Amino acid sequence: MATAATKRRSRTTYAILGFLADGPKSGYEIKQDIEVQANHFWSESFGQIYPVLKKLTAEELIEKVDSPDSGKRSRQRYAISALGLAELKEWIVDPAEYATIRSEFLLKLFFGSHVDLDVSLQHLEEYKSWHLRRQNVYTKYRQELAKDKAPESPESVYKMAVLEFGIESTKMALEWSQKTADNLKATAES
Amino acid sequence: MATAATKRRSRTTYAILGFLADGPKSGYEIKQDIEVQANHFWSESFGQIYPVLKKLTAEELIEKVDSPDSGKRSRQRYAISALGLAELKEWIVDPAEYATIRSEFLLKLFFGSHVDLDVSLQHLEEYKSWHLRRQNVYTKYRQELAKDKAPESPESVYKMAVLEFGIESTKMALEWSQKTADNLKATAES
DNA sequence: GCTAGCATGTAACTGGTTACATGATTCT
DNA sequence: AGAATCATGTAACCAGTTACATGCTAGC
Repeated sequence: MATAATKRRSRTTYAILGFLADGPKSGYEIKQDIEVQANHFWSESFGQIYPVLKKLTAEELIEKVDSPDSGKRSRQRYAISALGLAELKEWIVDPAEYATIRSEFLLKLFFGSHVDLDVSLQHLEEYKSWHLRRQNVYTKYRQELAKDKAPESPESVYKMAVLEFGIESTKMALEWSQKTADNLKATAES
Repeated sequence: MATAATKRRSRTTYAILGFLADGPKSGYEIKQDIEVQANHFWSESFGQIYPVLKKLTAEELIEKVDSPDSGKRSRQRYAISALGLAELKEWIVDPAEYATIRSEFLLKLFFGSHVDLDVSLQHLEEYKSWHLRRQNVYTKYRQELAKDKAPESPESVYKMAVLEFGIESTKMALEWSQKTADNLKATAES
């Protein structure tokens, strides 16, 4: 098993490999990292993480490390292997697939003519507060990225770029929500 | 079966009911409508549409209409029933669920430090052209919405609002892509 | 000693996609 | 006649979520 196998793996696999490339982690820590750093564009459930961790260990893309973590809770950390890193890189290079998003919120708004105006306005309000909450998370994480580590480290630059995407998204979403709510109200009055 | 049953149905169900609320359609036509009108926030596959259509007929939320469609290809149209409309409305009123998006593109960019700068620039290029293609679709559909029907009809207003979201999204995405590409290049040079 | 949270794991389910099979109709 | 595309349908598969089960550790 010298060269990296090229069969397609689940995206969970690559997400895990990617986060392990930052350093050894347990399944639990991977989940936390994803929630903090990647909340706006990725998610994983434990039911997915643990089995994949097991499988990747068997295939030697990652390996258990005995944490000199004396006294801590029982947890098992994994480190990415050279083979794993090679597969991760291969995957990153591959063109990304653009899965169509399914936004329940937009679907409901789309069908808004069948219900009272208030319903759609309410949906828009919830949507706005959802994005406002996210804005807070972003600003917090941005500060961390800016000072905690070397701000010009190669990883930080990429992570910052993706974070920037989240920030711009919320900004756009908030502006659009406001505009749309105003529009709907105006149309109803006439 | 007088009152609308309240058990949760798949989102495909409601998407179908919603599009049928615009008028009787076949499974094939529903798919087309979704692709034209809802491309940026929804999608359905035939493998999902036809079985649901069957199930909804059995439950009397929709009913077969014998199309006076003489000479046309063999196709079966369905119309939404009063019961179906009631369930649709119930669902629209319910708070929307915000499923976390999973963007393979953003994940790859996030891990960009592990590969050559060119790889990420290439991903950004593809991302840009993907959004440019969408922009064309949007402008076309916008014109249709504006002239084809009464532009101030209640449905058009909601559909326009959602389309506007798509337009703003692509705009934001294109600006961010450009900025990010420039940033990455600048950081690499220093 | 008890509770809350840390941590791992598995089994069952489900929503949805892909691939396949089939036939009708229209156009050339 | 043959190709393209319209149109419906099903079976197999799969990725991912939910719910459940378990046990450890830290703090009260």
